[in-house]
Order: sequence, then structure tokens, then C-alpha cells
Amino acid sequence: MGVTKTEIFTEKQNQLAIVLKVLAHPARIAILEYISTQEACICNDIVEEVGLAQPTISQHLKELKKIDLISGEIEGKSICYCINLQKWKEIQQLLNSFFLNTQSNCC
Amino acid sequence: MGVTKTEIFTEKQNQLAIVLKVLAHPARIAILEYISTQEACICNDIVEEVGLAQPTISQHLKELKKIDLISGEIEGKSICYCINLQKWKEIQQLLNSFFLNTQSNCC
DNA sequence: TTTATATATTGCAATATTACGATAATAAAG
DNA sequence: CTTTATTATCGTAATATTGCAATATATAAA
Repeated sequence: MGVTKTEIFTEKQNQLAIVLKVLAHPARIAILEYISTQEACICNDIVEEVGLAQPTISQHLKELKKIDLISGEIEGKSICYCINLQKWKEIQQLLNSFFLNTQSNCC
Repeated sequence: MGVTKTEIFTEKQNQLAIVLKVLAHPARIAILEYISTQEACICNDIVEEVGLAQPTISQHLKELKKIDLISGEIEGKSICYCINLQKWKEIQQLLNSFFLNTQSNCC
């Protein structure tokens, strides 16, 4: 089939999976890392930095925006992408509690 | 195309993406959570617990094993699956450093 | 050896993802 | 208004993922 059976899982499990899925691509990891190193907000050279075609980067940015991980503000004719710190920390906590709650207790 | 251009990314970016991809499915999250709640090592009722067909669960377990996140020991006619704590902590650290290094400094 | 139980593998259909060329949309500059 | 630069969208090809029925494999019990 190719479609995930979300209905049999909990809200939390699905949400965590969605967030992880967005993060689970080297290009999107690279984009996030690159944005974070930029002093100013001028983040329109992601295309050159990452090395994928412009439509591909645009698509990846869209996915990051979809879960509110980054936000884009129009700055002249370019757009400034920034990490949404609140969401960032939210995800960090989501992952932390997952890792803390899920521990081995055998073997 | 549909194939990720791994060659243009760093080793770290690719590794992180692979690990996140494995975790990025509600069924695999559910499996890990279920295994962690089991007192003993007898973890062969994952199929009933999660609610997917047996071959599907087997496939998900295979992916978790592929990155060494779980290990399966033969115990009679069933197999005991356990979380690999060392790998678990390794991933946790990998994620932690990613989240610490990647922070917003604009907007 | 036969039967029952548990897990793995194979093969396949449905859907999702990745990447990019072509093109549209938007806004500053001339 | 036209041109230029930047980002978004559309359409499409190649590949990956998800899920399951059918079947294979392996081990314990009878």
C-alpha cells in the first residue's frame, strides 16, 4: 500500500513520527544547521550552500515550514528564513521525554 | 528520481538522517515503547499489541535491527527483542548535540 | 516424524518521497 | 512599464516506503 496506518497509533506517537520524518533528511538537517550559523537573517544562499536545485530546496523549506520549525519573513526581494525557537525547544522536549520514557529494562 | 543525494552531505548529516528515518514511524515508536514497558525479555506479542500484520511488524523490527537499536535473542520458539541501551544512548547524544549546535540566532 | 507455534522472507500493489526543468509570482531597480 | 533577481508552484520521472497474503523456516511438543 505505502500509506501509514495512523489511526491505530496514539496522537503522541503520530506527532513524534511526523516531526522526526521532517528532520530525517540530510538536506533539511543541512538547511537547519546552515541557518543557525548565519549571523544575520539573509538566508537566501541556502541553495548554493547545500548544493541542490532551487526548487528542491524550496520544497524542503516548505516541509520545515509545515511543522512550523522555520518561518520566512520577506526582506526586500529575498526571504529570510529563521528557526522557530519555541517549536525547536518543543521538539527537543518531545524527544527528551521519548528517550527518557523508553528505556531498556531487560538483557 | 526519488533518491536522496547523500554524496553532497557530510557523514554526520547522513548518519543522523538515517537514524531519524528509522525512528520516524509510529509503528516503530510504538514497538520501542512497548518493548521498554516489558518487565522480562519475553517480547513476542508485539504483533497483537501494535495491531499490524505479522509480516509488517517483522519488517519494522528488521529496520530497527539494521541500525542496531534492538537485538533479538532466540528464547525457545520465540524471539526476545531488547533495546540496545548503548546505541540508544549514542543516538540520544547525537540528537542532543544536533539540537545544541543548531540554534536560532536571528529574528 | 508430525503438528503447532513463532518469526522471517518473498512478491506485489498502493502510495509517498526526492529531485529537477519549466514556469509563475513577487518585488526592487532602471 | 520593463527588466532583473529571488522564491514558489507545477508536472513528471525515478525510487522508496508501507502493508499484507502467501510461503518458508525454525523450534518445541506430541
